[in-house]
Amino acid sequence: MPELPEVETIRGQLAPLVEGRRLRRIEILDPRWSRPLAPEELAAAIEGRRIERLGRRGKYLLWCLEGEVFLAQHLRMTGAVLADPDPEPPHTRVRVELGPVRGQRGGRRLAIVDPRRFGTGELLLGADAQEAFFAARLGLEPFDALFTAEHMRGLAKDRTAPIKALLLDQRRIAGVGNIYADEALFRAGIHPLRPAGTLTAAQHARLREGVIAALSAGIDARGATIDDFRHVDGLPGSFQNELLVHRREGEPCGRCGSTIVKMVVAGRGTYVCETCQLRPRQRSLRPRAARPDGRSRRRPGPR
DNA sequence: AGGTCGGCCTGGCAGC
DNA sequence: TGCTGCCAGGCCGACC
Repeated sequence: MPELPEVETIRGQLAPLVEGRRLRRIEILDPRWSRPLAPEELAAAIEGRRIERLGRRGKYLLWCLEGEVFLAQHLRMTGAVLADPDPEPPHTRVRVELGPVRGQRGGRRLAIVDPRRFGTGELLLGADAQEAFFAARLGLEPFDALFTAEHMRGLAKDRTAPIKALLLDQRRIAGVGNIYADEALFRAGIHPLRPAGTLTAAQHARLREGVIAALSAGIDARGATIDDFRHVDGLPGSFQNELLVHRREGEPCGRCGSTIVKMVVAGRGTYVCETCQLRPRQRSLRPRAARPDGRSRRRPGPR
């Protein structure tokens, strides 16, 4: 399922293939994709425009067209963009024809494929509309310089929901999905059920580093192909081979050897090493009384 | 207002 | 073997 590293991989591969070309024709075969606009309405608004830049915001692929017209594409669970596919792949929802690069010959075709049909393309007219669209939906990118441990602490303050729910909330942190949330929490040694508001400053710092490390590793491996994610040329990513806990139920933890368990957190399948990521104690929101001897109560464990 | 849950959707697979 | 039914989950809207 495309998360930040997968979308960034697609963007990086697709940008040199499409930037500078004219969007000659777009054929939306599944009207759900362009909703609430009818396929013809969306096509009429973007056909004929030059693609100035292909960007990314969180898990959105952002097509920046001439005249300040934007298409915010979301791949959701099973979407992919394939360049010059032959033959046309199954589950093709949108066909795109691109014109030649200036001064050269030869167009290009794209196919947006999406077995589960959750993917969408939204038309945004003008830079203001584009900014408002993302401001309403996305928090800071983890690679943003402003995304500090202190910033995370502010997001988590007084919140009782599990820390994993916070990582998955795109309005607070943009781009982290189920895979990378599990990987980041494992790297930080924090249990996904831990109420977000109870993390210490040091744990926020570790979690920030864990998020960035997991996403960076994902980008370096050109994404994780678990079900349907494909590169622009149809090949899979390799990050699925480097996962430390996600989808590794029953396997030994690479750090301590304990068996990785699966549970449901925030409605998502969640993988945890409960030795490296200690389960939170009940009522941990309440500050604990100091022990008479003044010593820490922290149990010995990893890190 | 924060938190949780169901609906959207379909391929794949467990279980009978 | 073939059928049924459940599971996966990003996001949104409904509800408590």
